[in-house]
Amino acid sequence: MMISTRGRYALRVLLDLAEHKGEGYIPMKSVAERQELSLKYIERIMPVLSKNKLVEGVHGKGGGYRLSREPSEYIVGEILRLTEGNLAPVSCLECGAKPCERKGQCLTLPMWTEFHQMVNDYFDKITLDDLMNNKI
Amino acid sequence: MMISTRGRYALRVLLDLAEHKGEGYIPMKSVAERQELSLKYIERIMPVLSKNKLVEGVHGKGGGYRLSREPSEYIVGEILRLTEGNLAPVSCLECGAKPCERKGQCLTLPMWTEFHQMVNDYFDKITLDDLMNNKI
DNA sequence: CTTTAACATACCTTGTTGGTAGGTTAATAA
DNA sequence: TTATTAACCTACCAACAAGGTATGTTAAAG
Repeated sequence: MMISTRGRYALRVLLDLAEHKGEGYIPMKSVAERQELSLKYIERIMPVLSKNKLVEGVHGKGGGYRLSREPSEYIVGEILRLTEGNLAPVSCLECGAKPCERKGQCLTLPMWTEFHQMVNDYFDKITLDDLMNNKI
Repeated sequence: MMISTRGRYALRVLLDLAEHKGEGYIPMKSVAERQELSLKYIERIMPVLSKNKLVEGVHGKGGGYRLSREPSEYIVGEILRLTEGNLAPVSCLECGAKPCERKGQCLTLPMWTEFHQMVNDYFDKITLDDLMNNKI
């Protein structure tokens, strides 16, 4: 019942980029120092954000990453689903999962389904901008 | 972001016991067969429920487990916290955790805190009786 | 005194998490 | 053109948790 460091670190990096918006490309080295995270670990998390167009990265001197949208256009749920893979509380609710044998007789499935919905709804109502401005 | 089998199996065993309420002590062998779970694995989960007075177990022939209260008096949140250990989404919210260094400057902590509260509230409003009678 | 079933302990396999190491590619600046 | 910087890629690894199995011991009934 935990959110792993992948999702949490991704959020913190994106928040850091949001706070340095307008300063061009930000090297991960400086983010790692400010956030006290391992540079190498950040480097393993960023490609998925880049491939999904959440950030734009450029190589070489003067390079780094920058946000590709406004902070208010980043949904926390989207970021977590990308980095965590999924927010399903039980495996039978994961996208693409084969239906459970006991689906018909399972007394707990409706609860997990409603819970899953609630979790997604919660994180889908929060944006990076909300977090930055303590709106939560 | 998953509820492990420990918590889910515990719920299913308790629901099975609830369905056989009034039939005395129910051997785990029969529960394992009905629920298609490993008997040995169930046997490793039950002692924690027994020690916390959720069930009463008696040894030997004619023994087994039975509920110690009415199904409507079992809170799902209580069962999950017992078997999962904790429902905290991030380690800094676990009970007994040392306060995080970055607590003051952490932009995401308020979100995790509110989320944690929401999760507990959700499961604390559901009882075994609700699950049995599809009230959810 | 045998059977049954809870309870205890030890072990094991598999997968995930949270990294590190080392190198390659691309861009800029000197 | 070459050195530097920084993204990006691949492989590896240690620690831990999940999800069991195996092998008992203890307690109660018959």
